[in-house]
Amino acid sequence: MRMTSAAAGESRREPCAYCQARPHSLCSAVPDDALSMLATLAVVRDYAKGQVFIEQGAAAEDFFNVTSGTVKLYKLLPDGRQQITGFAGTGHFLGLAVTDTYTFSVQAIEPVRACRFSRSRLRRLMDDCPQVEERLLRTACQELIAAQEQILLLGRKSAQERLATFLLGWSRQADPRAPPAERVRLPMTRGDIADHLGLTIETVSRTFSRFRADGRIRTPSSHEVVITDRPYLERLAAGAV
Amino acid sequence: MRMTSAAAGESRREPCAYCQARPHSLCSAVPDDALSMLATLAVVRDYAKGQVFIEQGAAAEDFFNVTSGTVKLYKLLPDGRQQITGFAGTGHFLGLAVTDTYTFSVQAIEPVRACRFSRSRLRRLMDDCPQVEERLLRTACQELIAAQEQILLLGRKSAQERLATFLLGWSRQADPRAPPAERVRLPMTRGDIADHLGLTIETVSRTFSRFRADGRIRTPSSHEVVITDRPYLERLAAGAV
DNA sequence: CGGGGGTTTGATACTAATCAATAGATGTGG
DNA sequence: CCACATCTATTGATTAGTATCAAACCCCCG
Repeated sequence: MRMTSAAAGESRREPCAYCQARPHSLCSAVPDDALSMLATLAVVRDYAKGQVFIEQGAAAEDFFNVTSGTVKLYKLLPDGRQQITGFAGTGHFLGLAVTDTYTFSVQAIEPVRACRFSRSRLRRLMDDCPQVEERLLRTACQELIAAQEQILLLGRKSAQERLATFLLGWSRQADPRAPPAERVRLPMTRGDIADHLGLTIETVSRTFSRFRADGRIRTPSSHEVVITDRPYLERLAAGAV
Repeated sequence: MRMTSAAAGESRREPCAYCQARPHSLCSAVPDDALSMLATLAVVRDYAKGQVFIEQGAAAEDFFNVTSGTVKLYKLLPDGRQQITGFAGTGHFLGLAVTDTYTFSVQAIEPVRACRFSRSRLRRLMDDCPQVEERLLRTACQELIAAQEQILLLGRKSAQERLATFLLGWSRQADPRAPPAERVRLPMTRGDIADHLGLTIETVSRTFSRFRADGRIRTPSSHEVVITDRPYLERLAAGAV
């Protein structure tokens, strides 16, 4: 109890210094001696599961940095078809692909905490810390690489190859440098996976069942997957014959 | 005759000042008084139709700026499946989505001229002209938006919607600010279009024929399209019911 | 003028979508 | 804490859209 309130007290004074998301985020480009400034630029906000906090077409006033939880980024067609362009977790910056209006929507798929910056404040941060601009450029290039990988997946891979690629990617998600985890937590629904992989719920579900029956994975619960035949999934994901 | 050789002479001394691609390219971020430096950083090179000058997986030593002609950017799967992530014409910068190796290949689909920069020289240019870095960031964000649009297309649009989107996009290609052209030149083959839209040659060809039969387009030659029912194609491309 | 890549069209096959029903998980209020 | 309502997931039967296989045609280039 005392610890908790003490930590909360600390975090009110120097929240960014203790932020567990900082090492993974844009904010790591801000030098320690500028951290107090960083804290004054951002507003911490919580979003409930299901809440939409960026809406495609709205004026792009704010940028966000996810500090905990997971969101989905998606685009909609007028008749309701949805395409999820990606999921974003701790440390992920939201607002690169932005003109004067947002070109995508963002919804929390589990409880989310995020730091909100106004456009002008981010500009100020970039002016004061050139490292931030450089970091943003590197981030944008990485996202571009990921987007092109997704384009390959959607354009040329089969349903099985798509799901294998997705599961392996998610098993590296936690820490790209660490050895990939065999136990993967999937915070999203089958429907979200389908809308990410350009498939339907039924096809995703059937492909899970197929992998399970063939001994490639186990599914202790519908949101947990254990990879039991990684080499096979790797071959599938790579598109090897 | 005299004009031509005079221009060629000029361009040897101050090539960048007279480059017709500069207004559309990264190089417009370089101030006039630094242009002579720019010219010493770049090497102009010509590539024949069909020539591959960036190969996926190779060490990323160089960046390019296309000054004339058209290239395709693509990724390959081991069994030969190809996905074209985009086409690039005059003014387009190649090398954003790059780690230490190229993550895609680039092939000239018609005769191409391009300026080649080494990685270290681009770094020097960025250090000397902060505007260049800013410009690169904006370019990267634009490409990211385009990539996400392509993800939506591949994940959720029908063959007809894909081709309509492609034709309309290409009709705005020449000059995004000008009124879109009704007559569109397509330098790529049906196979290239198929590999860009996640379809087969046959489906692309059939969809062209369908549009033609329905009076949406005319095709004076297989590489020229005249849009005769833009509103219909707009509705299709937007995914309207 | 001949050859070969590129394009079109037709017949058939197959993957994934759609329609439908049941079962399981999650969350809420009594 | 349990019962119910709702959302999510699975499985089956059928269909639709696009891929594949095949053949003819066109046109561009040498």
